[in-house]
Amino acid sequence: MPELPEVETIVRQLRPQIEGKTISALRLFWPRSVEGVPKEFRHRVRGMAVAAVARRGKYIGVEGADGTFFTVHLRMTGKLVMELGAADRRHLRLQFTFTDGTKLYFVDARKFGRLHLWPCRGESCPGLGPEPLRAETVRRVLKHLKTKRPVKSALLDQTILAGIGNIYADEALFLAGTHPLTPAASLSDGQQRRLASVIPQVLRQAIRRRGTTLRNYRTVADESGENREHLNVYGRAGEPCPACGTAIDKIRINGRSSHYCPDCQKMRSVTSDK
DNA sequence: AACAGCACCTGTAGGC
DNA sequence: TGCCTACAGGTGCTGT
Repeated sequence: MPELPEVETIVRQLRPQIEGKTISALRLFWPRSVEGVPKEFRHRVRGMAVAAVARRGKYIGVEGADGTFFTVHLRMTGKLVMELGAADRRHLRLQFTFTDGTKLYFVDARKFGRLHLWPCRGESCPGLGPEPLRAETVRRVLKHLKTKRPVKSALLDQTILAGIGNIYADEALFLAGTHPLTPAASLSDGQQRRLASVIPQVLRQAIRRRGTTLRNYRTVADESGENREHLNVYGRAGEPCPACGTAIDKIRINGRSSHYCPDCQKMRSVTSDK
């Protein structure tokens, strides 16, 4: 569910809530929410003094004063909340208790989310591409793409850029005027530039609105994000394009739905766009 | 290399 | 009301 802006929102809220606190106990209600051996996870995390909370791609990283490090990936429906609502009780998978008596709950209806003893921090995070929050970074990555796969698939590939998911990929491609099926390596200079400038904008704008809530996503304070009403194409199949009025189309690319305006996002050849 | 298909899971919306 | 199907913000695996 959550993409970079949602995870960033969660991290920003989580930080003041748990930094400086010490984990005194944890209860695991769905063992498979923990990657690896749950016993080892419990052993390492109990007693941990939380020194820092950070984000890398769609991962939340929690670092202890002694260097212990674990990540949380929320996948589709995971959330972290400080208060457990009545409706969330049945989806409670893991509960942290701090020495001051406060609690942090990991709630996950679909059970896809994972916690992992994994030192994924900063640039040293195996398997993840760079953060897409700066136009020059994105531009550099796009420039070196040699693959013919659809640009939409490339944007969703976390080893290329870390943090972009289905919503923001569609939104960025719309704003760049690029058809999602355009082969990644055939983007013209102009298209690369537009996409590179638009991706950080879309993500930062969403962060300012505390993310996009379609259904399950909630912040640590259990609020909805406010970005949904600002989406141009995602989830708007059949509705008029905000720019030209043409009906938004929805197709499937690599098993994921892709929303785009057939008029504003035409496939064009490299030569015609120079 | 890159795709499809499936697995992991549950909830919800829509058709009948 | 209930049954059935399709689909959902993600990722990882297998087979082709």
